[in-house]
Amino acid sequence: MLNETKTHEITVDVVILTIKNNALQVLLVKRTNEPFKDRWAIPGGYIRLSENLDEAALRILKEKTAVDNIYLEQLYTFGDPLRHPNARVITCAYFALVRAKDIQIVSTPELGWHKVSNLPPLAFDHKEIIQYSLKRTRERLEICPVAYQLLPEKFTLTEMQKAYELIMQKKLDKRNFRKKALATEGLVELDEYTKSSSKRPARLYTFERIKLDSKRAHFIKKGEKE
Amino acid sequence: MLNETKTHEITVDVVILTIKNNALQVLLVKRTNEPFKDRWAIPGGYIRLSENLDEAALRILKEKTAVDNIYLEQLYTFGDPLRHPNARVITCAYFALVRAKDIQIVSTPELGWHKVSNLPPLAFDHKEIIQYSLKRTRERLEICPVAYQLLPEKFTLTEMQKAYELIMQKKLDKRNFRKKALATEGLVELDEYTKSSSKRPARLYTFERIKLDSKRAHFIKKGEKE
DNA sequence: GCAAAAGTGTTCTGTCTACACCCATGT
DNA sequence: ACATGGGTGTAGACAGAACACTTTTGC
Repeated sequence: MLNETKTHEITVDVVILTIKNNALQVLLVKRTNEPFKDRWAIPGGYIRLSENLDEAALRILKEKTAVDNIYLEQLYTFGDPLRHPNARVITCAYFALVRAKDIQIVSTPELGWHKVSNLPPLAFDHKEIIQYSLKRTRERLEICPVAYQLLPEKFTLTEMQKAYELIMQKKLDKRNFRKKALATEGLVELDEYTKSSSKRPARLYTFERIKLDSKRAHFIKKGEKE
Repeated sequence: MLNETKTHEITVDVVILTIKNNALQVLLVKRTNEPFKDRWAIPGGYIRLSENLDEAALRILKEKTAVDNIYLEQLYTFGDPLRHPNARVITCAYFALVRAKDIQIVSTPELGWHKVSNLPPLAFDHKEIIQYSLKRTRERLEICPVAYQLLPEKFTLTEMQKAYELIMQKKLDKRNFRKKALATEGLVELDEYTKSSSKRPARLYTFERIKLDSKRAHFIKKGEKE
């Protein structure tokens, strides 16, 4: 039985989500090796001996995006024996919410954003992993305003509502949304307005950086102390 | 860097919870080997090449309890480099809710139930894992009636309320609880009553076996279709 | 008849939903 | 002056919280 375990490998994969061009998008790399050579995949890598899993995920994220101050949460560990065609690789999947603007895509040739609503064929079980990250993001959004992680530093309520609608995959009522948004702890009304737009200026808001349970990247529900 | 990954090992550990003697209890094994020889630990083991993670968890559960038809859910993957003192072992933790009555404890010498409110010193990071499993169980209970997994086939509402109170760690209002319980989908009122008790007989209820998302052991919220 | 657990409704409060019009600006 | 997105409030439905007394049985 010990023998049986000898060939297990474990990796960390990171689903990196952003909002860009009015769509929810995920960062994919094109594989350069077999298996699934030339297919798109979510970024991943091995875990260094000195790292815990969060640190490995963060390193992988930074290798691709040079981004800082992001929402990163362990998603699920996928270990189907057949998920990798010719090895036994178990992957601990994470997901990250990043601001498109903050990002300079670091890496090189075959790295790009893809709309989650129109994914190319993916390597391994990466489609399933992405689908699950979307589900989890929706669950989080019902509890706490993670979406601010996808928005620029200063944003209008309409932009915030758009982000919610993209994630929740449904239209929201403007008045109800604004009422709830304004009641959100951490949302700060600024004395600034958009100008560039060619219509009535919109008030800008920002978010106080919210504390989150560093170990589990688990947001504190409104009113909860923990 | 490949070298760095050579010594990673991955295990599956299972937090097995039950209600017994009016307390929430967890099944622990006494370790027979170093490190942490003679300390209590949650049951765990390696993953066989033919198994996915759920199957490995189920096998470990059955090795200890010969139990069937349980609630089993992946909890979190713990991978701190220092969690194992002299190796790099990453563990994918599961938790299970079982009926104390259904269980014949299979294994042998050093295996036993321990109240979660009064745990002995534990090996590795197993205390943290148990704490997190309790938190997750509470979160689940807020969404769906997982507690029936801890109750006997037929139970009174008072027994059900006791189970909730043990998990949620707080007193609940009897009338509010019963109102909500009776509205729970899947709860079936029987035409049977307790007799043994030396007081007024209580009506018995049972639960239709609820469908659950087999892949993620994620309960369907009331009203949700999925 | 009394001790002990079973059983039962109403009021209040806060939250979610549905819904339509005026406002400020650029052109 | 008009087109465009920004901004605003109210009424009804529903869910959760607080709260106390009557009923049925064994002894």
